[in-house]
Amino acid sequence: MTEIEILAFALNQFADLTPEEFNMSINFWHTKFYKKGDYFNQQKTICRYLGFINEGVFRSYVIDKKTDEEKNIFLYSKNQFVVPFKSFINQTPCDYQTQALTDASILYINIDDLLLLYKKSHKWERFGRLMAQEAFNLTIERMESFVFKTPEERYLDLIKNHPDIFNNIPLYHISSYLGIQGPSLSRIRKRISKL
Amino acid sequence: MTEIEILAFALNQFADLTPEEFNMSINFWHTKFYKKGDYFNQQKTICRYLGFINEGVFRSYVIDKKTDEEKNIFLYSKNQFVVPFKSFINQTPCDYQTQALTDASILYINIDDLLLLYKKSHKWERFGRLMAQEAFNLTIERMESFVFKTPEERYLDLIKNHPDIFNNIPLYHISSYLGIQGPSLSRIRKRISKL
DNA sequence: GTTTAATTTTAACCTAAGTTAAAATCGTAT
DNA sequence: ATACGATTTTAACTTAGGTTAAAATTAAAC
Repeated sequence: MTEIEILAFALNQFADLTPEEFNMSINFWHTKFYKKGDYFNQQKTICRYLGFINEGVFRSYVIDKKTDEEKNIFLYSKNQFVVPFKSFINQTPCDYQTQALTDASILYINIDDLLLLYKKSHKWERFGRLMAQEAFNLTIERMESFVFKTPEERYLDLIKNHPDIFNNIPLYHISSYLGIQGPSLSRIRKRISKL
Repeated sequence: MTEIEILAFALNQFADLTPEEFNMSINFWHTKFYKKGDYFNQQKTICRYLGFINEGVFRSYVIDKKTDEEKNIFLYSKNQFVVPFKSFINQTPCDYQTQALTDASILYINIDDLLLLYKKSHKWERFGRLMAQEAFNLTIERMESFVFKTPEERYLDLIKNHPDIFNNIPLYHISSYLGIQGPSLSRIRKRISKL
């Protein structure tokens, strides 16, 4: 399958968009390549693009003023949207920076074109609602993982559910995403290896 | 102001609903009274009601299978919506139980009536989108509080931002909401009192 | 007002993460 | 192959929350 076919397939799964409905959008999608370290969006700007990852891993992070540490809020990988949801959905200035952690390629659509699709088609409007719901669901799942799970469990979940992420970025990005320090992750890994 | 006037005012603020637009909904809102301990929704059912709190405090909680402990996920108070957002927005069976922690009174609307309003009026459809965004914003704020803040900071934030909640429910519900055990909250309170 | 139940604090001990710096390992470029 | 930089682990010590049970306090019921 070509990249655009993969996207069409994914959107069909996600929002019940048929090939015809998807075709309405086909000229709006653009390809973009990222080198490791490149930015998808910068802090304090309003994010105007919705990305869909063909290949690679991205992170959204914030620099914690208290400690000067970078903290990873979300990780995104292949066949998923990449977008700082809060900024994109509310069209407010972004708290996060979103950066490629590997070389990457995405398809992206401009919010103006997306809004045009919402107007033209009921199914695309539905897509918009489902995307907001998806953002909500990802966020509440992550929130609940902090309430119910230990760092060790979050670590094991990540390996099980997102091997593509786990296998392609350094462990210090993982520990940040799990909400712990590097040495703590090392201890967890040691603990687990003894079982 | 009467309760319905307060609601009208709040919805005007929230979604730019004028009195005329609000009036479309006026026959759909019902009053309900809760005694402390009564349930707004039960687990495993799909939540079909959106509540707006006139008076009182509610919590959504889950029983953690690992420890048999109740864990509070969300707290809701006066002049806010009360609803297990995930279930209501996605119309999926609810993971949470939502319970009045004090005697309470709410106005509520049925989802069928709400969907009718969405169909009839663009502004009400906007209301629906904004409500989903509000759910998202509340959730991401809570998620970020776990990433960036210590339990002590979360405690101080709650006192500052939600005194109506803090002053009306027992501390063991607060500690659960903060993600810590009762004795830990006591230690935090002692630490703070010495400053 | 006294008793009872509910709530909060304390104590003692345990566990795991934070912190800092150094050592070990791994990758990559030359 | 070697040397450099990046990444991961280890060590030693500190801090703070978890756990359990008991004591103290507060609120409610009779």
